[in-house]
Amino acid sequence: MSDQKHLDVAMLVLRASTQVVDGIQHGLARRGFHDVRPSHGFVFARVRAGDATVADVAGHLGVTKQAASQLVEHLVQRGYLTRAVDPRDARSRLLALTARGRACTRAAEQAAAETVAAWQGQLDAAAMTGLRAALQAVVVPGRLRPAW
Amino acid sequence: MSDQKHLDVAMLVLRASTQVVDGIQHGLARRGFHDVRPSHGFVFARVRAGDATVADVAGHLGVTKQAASQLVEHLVQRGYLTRAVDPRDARSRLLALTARGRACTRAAEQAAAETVAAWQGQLDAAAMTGLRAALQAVVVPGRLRPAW
DNA sequence: CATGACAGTCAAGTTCCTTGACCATATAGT
DNA sequence: ACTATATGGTCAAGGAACTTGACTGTCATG
Repeated sequence: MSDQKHLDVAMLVLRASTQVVDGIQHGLARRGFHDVRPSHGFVFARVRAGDATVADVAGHLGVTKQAASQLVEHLVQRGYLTRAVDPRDARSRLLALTARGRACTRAAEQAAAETVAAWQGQLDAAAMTGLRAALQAVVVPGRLRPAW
Repeated sequence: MSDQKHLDVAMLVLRASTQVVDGIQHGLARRGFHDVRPSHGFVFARVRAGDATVADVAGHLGVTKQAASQLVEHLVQRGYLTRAVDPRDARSRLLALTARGRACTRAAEQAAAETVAAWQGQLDAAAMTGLRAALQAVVVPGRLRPAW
């Protein structure tokens, strides 16, 4: 395939991600969550996976642990997260979602799903399945948040 | 398709865009361009399209014209862009790429194409074509840069 | 039990973007 | 032609999010 077409794909991926991010933010705002940013969503994603610490979150987002600590503090203060002592390590604090945190996570997931569901109008079922499979094949595990 | 699969697609798009952005940044650095950020790339994209002003750039990026002005100033000072008088409007300044600006644009495009080209190892030609077609179908014109 | 590694926080500084004010020029209304 | 309003751009100040550096407390290794 030509460089030009590869470049097209790159730009399309960027535009698509803009739509996803904006769709999530708009959906969250519509559901009453006005005090969370996309970075916080990535914190939620890690915390929901279980056994999360500030250092885990930092690695997951690709930021310093100080920055991660600030994001967590923001979410704790607003009632989305709790910090509990780690029975196995007194230095560490285990992060967990509160009821509100779970509600926000669900809302973000619904908003994300809605955004993609809207694409079904332009895409038949086979194409949507193909899109998912293609992305799954090329995406590698790693930092979730780009450095821009 | 289920909400879960839609959510998968949303997250995959985000991860793919991270790979694209990181790939471009890394490719630019490898080619000796250390003083441009992704936002500047979006400025280049608008300027290359022709007849660009600071206000155009601001609309294109979804930021204030003050922020756009600062990005442009950054690129002018480093020799990537020139500001010329607009023969049709004395208030306005027309932005244009210098030779270095064109070189940087080409480098960014090559880096983006390379990143996507690497995906060919995990994707056959039909799947790559399908990916491009699917993205093209769902992407709508609009702001290029997400608000995160 | 001493030394080094690690979890987390505090403090200060930087960067990027915002709001608000302003000037110069263009456009529309009368 | 003259005033009013809108627009292009910049300057200045403030804020939000991140960084680096220093520090405390705890774990792990010899």
